[in-house]
This record gives sequence, structure tokens and C-alpha cells, in this order.
Amino acid sequence: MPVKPKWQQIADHIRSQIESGELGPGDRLPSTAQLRDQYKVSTTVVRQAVLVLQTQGVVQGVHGLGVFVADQDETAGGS
Amino acid sequence: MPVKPKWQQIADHIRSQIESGELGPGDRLPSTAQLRDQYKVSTTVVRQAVLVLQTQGVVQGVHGLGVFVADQDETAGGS
DNA sequence: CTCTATTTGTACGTATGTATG
DNA sequence: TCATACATACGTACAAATAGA
Repeated sequence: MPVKPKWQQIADHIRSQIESGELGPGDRLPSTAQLRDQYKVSTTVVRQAVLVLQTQGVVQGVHGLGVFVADQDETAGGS
Repeated sequence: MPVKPKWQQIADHIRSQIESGELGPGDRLPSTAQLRDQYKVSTTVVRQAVLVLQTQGVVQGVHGLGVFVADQDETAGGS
């Protein structure tokens, strides 16, 4: 495992912030543009990281608002 | 639920094939180019669908070979 | 209600790298 | 070395939703 993909590094970093308590449940993540500037990558990479975190239920993206940290098991709770 | 995104439709279709038995464990999915032609979409959409399925542990992509259907929960069962 | 700004979501296209055969 | 095929990465346009003025 020589190098880790950028999207994975970002996803891992965000998740670390959540576990560290820097980002609490219900807290909003920086916008795509913010993360893009912060990590100096393209939109695709940021979106990739966020997409994976969403699939894993770590965060939840709200259209027009932002991406928020999931409470706990607020994954696919349906309805 | 007006319309479902294309990547979700493809991911759902592939998953249906697995549940239907059309695609068995260890079986290889059509290549990105094949799926691209089959669904008439771009590479991004196909990769998006595959990425989500991989994150969910439904399939597993092998670099240089192809994408294969996971056995059961062969997700991250690390060694 | 309309207009505007912000932000996520979807979608297309392309280039390069890496791994298998 | 060459062909095939996934993986990573960059850039852009448009659509849809939310919020504030």
C-alpha cells in the first residue's frame, strides 16, 4: 500500500475529525468548494470522499444545505 | 420520487441481477466500456454505480481484471 | 412571490496510472 | 511489449433545493 488515493485520505480525515469530536453529530461539513480549496484537489475527489462517507452512513448530504454528520445509526432508517 | 439518478438505476439493476441469480458469486461484471454502451451513459455514471456497490460490499473490483460479485459479506473481512 | 446566493446532486468527457494476462 | 480493464484525478455544465432579502 504505497500511497492512498486522495479521496480516501480526505474521507479518512473527515472521519477522524468526527471520532475526535471536532465534528459533532448534526454539525455541517465545509462545502465542496471549501474542501476543494483546503485539500487543493478537484471537485471530483471531494465529491468522491463525501459520497463514500454517505454510503457508509457516516454523513448525510442535504440538497441545498450542506453535508451533515449523522447522529449515530441514522443511516437508512427509512421513513 | 420523480426520477432516480442513472447511477442508482444501474446499481439497482446490477444488484437485482445478483439477487435474481443471473450473476453468481465470483462472476465478473461487464467491463466499464460494456456497461457504458449498454446503458448509454458516461464512464462517470458507471463508475459511480460500481463504486457504491463496492462500498456496500456487493461487488469487488480487482485492478486489471474486472469487477466481481462478492461471495457473501466478503466486504472488509480483512485477512 | 420573486430574485439572488449558496450548496449539494447529477452527468458528461478525458488523461494518466496501475495491475493482470 | 502489448492489450485489456479497473482506479485515480482533473474540469465543467446544468439541475434542484434551501435560505435570505
